[in-house]
Amino acid sequence: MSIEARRRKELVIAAIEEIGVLGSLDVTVSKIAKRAGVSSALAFHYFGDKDRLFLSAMRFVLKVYATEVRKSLATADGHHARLRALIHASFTPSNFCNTAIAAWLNFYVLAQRSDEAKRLLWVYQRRLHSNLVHDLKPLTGADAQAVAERIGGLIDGLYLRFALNPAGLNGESATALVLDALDHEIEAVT
Amino acid sequence: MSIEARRRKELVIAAIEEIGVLGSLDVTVSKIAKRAGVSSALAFHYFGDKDRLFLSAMRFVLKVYATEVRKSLATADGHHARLRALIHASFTPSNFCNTAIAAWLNFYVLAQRSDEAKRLLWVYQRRLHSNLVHDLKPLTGADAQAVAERIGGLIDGLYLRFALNPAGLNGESATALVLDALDHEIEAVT
DNA sequence: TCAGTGATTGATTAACTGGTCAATCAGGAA
DNA sequence: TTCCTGATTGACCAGTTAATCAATCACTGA
Repeated sequence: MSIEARRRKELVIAAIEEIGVLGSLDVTVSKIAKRAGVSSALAFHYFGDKDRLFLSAMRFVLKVYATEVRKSLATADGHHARLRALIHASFTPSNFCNTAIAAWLNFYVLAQRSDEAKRLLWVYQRRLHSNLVHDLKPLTGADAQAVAERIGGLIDGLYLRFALNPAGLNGESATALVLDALDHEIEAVT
Repeated sequence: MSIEARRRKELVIAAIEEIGVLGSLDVTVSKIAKRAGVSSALAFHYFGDKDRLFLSAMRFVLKVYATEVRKSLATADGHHARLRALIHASFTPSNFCNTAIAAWLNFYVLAQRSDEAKRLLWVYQRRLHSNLVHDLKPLTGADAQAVAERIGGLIDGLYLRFALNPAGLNGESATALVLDALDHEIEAVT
C-alpha cells in the first residue's frame, strides 16, 4: 500500500469518526487531520477541499456496505435466502454502529447541497431496490416493486431510529423486525 | 397576538425556511433574521442563542404535525379508520413538503448534540407508536408492538427517501404504500 | 408631561476556519 | 554526490459569524 493510499484511508476514517463523534458535518479539517495524526495541510494536499474529503468518506462507507452485501449474498441459496441475506447484511455491526450511522445520517444532509453526494446515495438506494426486486419477483410477482419499496423504506427508517436512540435497537432485533415484515408481505400475496 | 409572539413566530418560520433552502443547520442567525425582516440582534433578544431558536423551530414543526394528527383522528371512526387517519396525517402537505422535511432531517442531526432535541424527537416517536399500538391491538393482538414498530419505521424511512428525492414520491403514493403495508400486516395475523 | 418599559438596531468584537504557500524533509535514481 | 519528486508542515490570511452592547425609538400609564 502506497503512502498516499494509506494517508487517504487514514484521513477518510478519521473524517468518519470525527463526524460520528461531533454528530454533524460541522467538523474542521484540522480536527480530522489531528485525529489522523497529520497536519491539516496534508488533507488539503490529498483531497483538494473539504467537500471532496467528505465525498471520499461517503464512498468508503457505501463500499463497506456493498462488500458486506456481496459477502452475505455469496452464501445464500434460493430467492428467500437471498432476501434474508440482503436484510441481514444491512444490519451487520460494520454498518449498523454508532459512527457509521451518524456519518450516514449526515451524508443525507450533505446530499441536500452536493449533487455528487445525492448521486451516491441514489446509487445505494437503487442497488438495494433492484436486489430486492430481483428476488422478490418470483415470490410476489407484480407486487415486487411495491414490496421492495416498503422493505427498503423500512430499513432506512430503522437506521434513522437507531441514529436517535442507539440503545433501543440492535442489529439482531432490527433484522428480525424486517424479516417479519418480509414474511408478512409475501404471505399477503400468496 | 402580542408583538413578541408575532416576532417569535416569524423568526421560527424564517429559520425553518432558511434551513430548508440551505439544507443544513449551517445557517446564520443574520440570514434568518433578514428573512424575517428584522436584525440579528432581535433574534438573540428573543431566543438567547442560536440553539434555542432551532429548538423552537423544532417544536413548531412537531406541533404542526400534532395538530394535523388530531384533526385527522377527529373524523375517524373505528380502529381501522383511525389507523388510516394516522398514516394519512403523516403525509399531509403541511408536513410532507420540501421545507418541513429538510428541517426535520436536520433536527435529527441536531439531536446528535442536543439532549432537548433528542427528547422532542423521542416524544414524537413515542406518541406515534402509542397511537398506532392503541388501534392496532384490537386488530393484531400481541403483535401490535412489532407492527407499530414497522409502520412507524416505514413512515420515517419514506420521509428520508423524500428528503433525498422529492420528485420520486408524493403524499398520496406514500400514504398508499404505508396503507398497503398496514393491510398486509393485519392480513398476516388474522 | 414625563418616567418607565420593551422593541429594535448598527456597530463591534473575539474566535474560528477553510484554504494557501513557501519551505523543509526523505528517499531514490543517475 | 547531486538532483528530483512527493510527503509534510508551520505560519499565515481573508472571510465569516455568534454574541454583546450602548443607544435609539415607540408607546403606555400615572
